Amino acid sequence: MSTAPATSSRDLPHPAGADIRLEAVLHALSDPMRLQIVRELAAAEDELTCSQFALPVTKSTTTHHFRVLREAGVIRQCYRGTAKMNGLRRDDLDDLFPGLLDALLAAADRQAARLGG
Amino acid sequence: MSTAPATSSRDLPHPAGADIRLEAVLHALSDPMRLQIVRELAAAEDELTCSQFALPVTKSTTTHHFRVLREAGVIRQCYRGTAKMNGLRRDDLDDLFPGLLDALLAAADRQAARLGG
DNA sequence: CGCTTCGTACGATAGCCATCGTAGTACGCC
DNA sequence: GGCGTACTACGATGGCTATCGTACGAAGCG
Repeated sequence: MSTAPATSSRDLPHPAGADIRLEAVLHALSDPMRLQIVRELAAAEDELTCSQFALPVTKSTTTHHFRVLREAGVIRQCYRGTAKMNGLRRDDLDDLFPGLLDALLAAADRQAARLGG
Repeated sequence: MSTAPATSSRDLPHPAGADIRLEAVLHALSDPMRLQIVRELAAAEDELTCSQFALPVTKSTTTHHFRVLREAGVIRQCYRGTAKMNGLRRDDLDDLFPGLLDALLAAADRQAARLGG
């Protein structure tokens, strides 16, 4: 009876592209944990489940960080079975702020190379 | 007797270029008030005194925001008489994170154009 | 149906932070 | 020296937030 798609029934609130605020994006990325998540997502070129990230925090905290990223408009989330898939909102971000995401990722890579070896 | 330069005697602590952290920069810019300060500084192409900014907060709070920006390595401050001059650390930031500052400023301009006019 | 896996919700806690007001310091000028 | 200007320091306060633990819900699998 329902018209729900086959992938899932639970749906998650995302801000519309026009509602994404630069300050919120910057705040989301100003946390080391979340910056790391975004870097891994960008490197993956594909969607990843929450549990594929080996973060040094509990699952509760991980959920919190993913929600902050989603509500800031940085990532898109959807359920697929028991797993929750995460993907960068590259298209929306590039549309709103051309070049910003690439510059941020490049800066993060550069800093990681400089500090991490 | 002293070897102090003519401009001032009070000196302010700035992080060295190598100590500037991306997360701190993003955190500094994630506050609307501070983002506004940086935008005005970038537009000015010159140093500005603290009192040239018409921010809707008290002077105490203004001082606080300028300090956060300075300690994050975003701006450089020095005294000139009673005035405190503020300038973007464009060279250091471009050296550490090429293209990042321009992308951030462009994103802020774009959002201002989209929302404010 | 039970079991497991994955993730959420909720409450608690501790720390940070934006803001203010007041009192004070440094400098230039008369 | 005395005055005004520009900014600071300090304490207070209310709000946000990163973190945790425990209890719960949803989907798949036997």
